Amino acid sequence: MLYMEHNRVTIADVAQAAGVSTQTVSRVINGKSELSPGTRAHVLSVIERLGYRPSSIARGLATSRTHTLGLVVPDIANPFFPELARGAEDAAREHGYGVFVCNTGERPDQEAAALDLLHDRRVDGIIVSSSRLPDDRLHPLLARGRAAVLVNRPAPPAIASTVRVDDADGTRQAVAHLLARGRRSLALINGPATSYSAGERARGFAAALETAGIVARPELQVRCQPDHTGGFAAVHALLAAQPQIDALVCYNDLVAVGALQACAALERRVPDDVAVIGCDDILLAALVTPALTTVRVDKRALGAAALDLLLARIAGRVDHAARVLAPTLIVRASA
Amino acid sequence: MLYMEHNRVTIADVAQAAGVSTQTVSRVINGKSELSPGTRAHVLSVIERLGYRPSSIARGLATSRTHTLGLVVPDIANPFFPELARGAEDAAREHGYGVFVCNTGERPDQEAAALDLLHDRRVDGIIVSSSRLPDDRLHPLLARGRAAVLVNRPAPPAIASTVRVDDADGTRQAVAHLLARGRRSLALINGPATSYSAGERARGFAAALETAGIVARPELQVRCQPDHTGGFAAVHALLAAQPQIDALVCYNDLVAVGALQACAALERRVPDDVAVIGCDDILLAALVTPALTTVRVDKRALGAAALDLLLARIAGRVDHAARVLAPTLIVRASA
DNA sequence: CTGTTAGCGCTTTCAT
DNA sequence: ATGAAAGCGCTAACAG
Repeated sequence: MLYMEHNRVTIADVAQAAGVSTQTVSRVINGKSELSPGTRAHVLSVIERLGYRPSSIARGLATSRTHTLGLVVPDIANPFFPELARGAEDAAREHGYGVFVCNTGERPDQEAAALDLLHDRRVDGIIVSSSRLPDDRLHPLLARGRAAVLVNRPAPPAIASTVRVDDADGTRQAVAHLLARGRRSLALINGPATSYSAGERARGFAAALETAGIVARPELQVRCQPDHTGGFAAVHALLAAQPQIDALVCYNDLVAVGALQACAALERRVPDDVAVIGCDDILLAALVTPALTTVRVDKRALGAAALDLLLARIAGRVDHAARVLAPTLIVRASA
Repeated sequence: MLYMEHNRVTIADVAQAAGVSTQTVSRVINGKSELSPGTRAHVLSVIERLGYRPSSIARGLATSRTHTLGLVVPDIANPFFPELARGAEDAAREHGYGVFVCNTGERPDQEAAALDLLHDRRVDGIIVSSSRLPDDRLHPLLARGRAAVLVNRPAPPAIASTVRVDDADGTRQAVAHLLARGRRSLALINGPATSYSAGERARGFAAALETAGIVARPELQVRCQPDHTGGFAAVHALLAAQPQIDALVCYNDLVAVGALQACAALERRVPDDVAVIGCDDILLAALVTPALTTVRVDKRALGAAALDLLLARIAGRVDHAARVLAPTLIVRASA
């Protein structure tokens, strides 16, 4: 029969067919050295012939290592995260790891549920990006597991390693660029209050203004959902209330696109009347009109770095527990 | 101690602490009915107190059900797939399933490797979207597992259920729209030859032209990588060779964006000189300039439908083995 | 170099 | 309504 119902070939079947013990089979599939080349070759041929594939489940039970990781993101449909995921997944696969991807929909309870799901499956490690959970809920959930890495969020080394983009500096670069072009009434269209990055942006924004001797007015800082509808709504309302604004620094590129749409709706020209700067440099940023000036973040590198640190942690090395990637301002048409 | 090193609480610990057998504990976590309300409540309280969480790994070994699924996609960073993934993952989580996401990078060997990885982890079912593997390699790999669903690719019901978009019809709608607007020299910028959807597009394209009494010229059909760089290269070359072309039907929206860029580079105005139609209606489509006319596909619904069929298959129901979603032409500025 | 004996943490009979 | 024994497929720790 060409296709078998289920692959029920076990290590015992292989052992029997090869006339050796299960132990010997175990040794060849694990590449142990203490083996005669002859038996190794023979067992290998039997494995091949039977189409035997070791069960990770059984191995996991025996070794308490599942070679499986978890990646928790707010929304894989948000263009920032697929790149992150790709960077992490590619690196994971190179090392023989599979990765569970969980979406939280920006909801703290879903995030906790995702961490439970991953813990139940005994993943070897977890990457949590852009967590929306407060530390006192997040940390205990992570401490149950073997290893964790946080993306864009700090944590004590005992809990997790961290990878992040220097968002405060990115925002500083954006503000500096706008001020250099003569803009004077800058607004910050920021993300969720539960986002650490949002806090960093606010910090960098205030600091950059202060350096220039400008007082940051609180009414020029608003928060919104981190997508283009959120950006549209926030900017539409803000520009109506504060018509003097001549520049918008946005939480991410999607928000910036929403800002572009709001400007169009209000018949404000970009960049002549108001300049717009995004963040992340997703594909979209270069393709909208006007093309977005934005703070570029290497998302794949971020994912790969997270995976690096995670594997190091799993291996017991917690030395370089934090990594910070520098963002770069990409000047295009919108500012 | 607030944070334990590892959660090593087992069913035996709970049983001992509660003064019952592991069996009884097993019964309460599985919601079996043959239990006195008293012991159930008591065991539950002990579980709570100890922070016990059953190991899916151990359960998987015992039951050969892992409550885990696999999703194989060409590239999660391609905007079509995150939406699909979200649709599938949301539905999976509602049913208590976790999902492994694997990228193949459009490479057949990576796809096979992904299927191996999933099989090794004994997933209960697999969704493969846009497979690049020939049937004679794909089918045996799927037949090893308990259940499979293919997205945008047919399969015999014995191998997998299928969910797809009617791509031939989508292309037909696009062509009809262009012909109605007086376009006469239509080119098809198609995707990889290994893509089933690409075959359907070619079929729909030829059929629609034939219906209109136009002979399809083979030199007006080219293939490219399914992203904007592929679209740019293909269209740039094609328009140079065949300057009479007045309309481009593209494999997907990314290719269409590449086409837009190629037109700009060659100083051909869109839609005046050449009309461009995309496919999928990703976020980007509405936001580029000119906004893309495109064939909309409900990607989340596709993912959710795939998950539906997969769960049905896992449960042994193979009745409605195929589902076809109808695409809709969205007319915007580019055509 | 190779085989034997015990589990890993759960569920599944079968008893009681 | 509850417990005891056996086993899921594999590896670890010893033997030899």
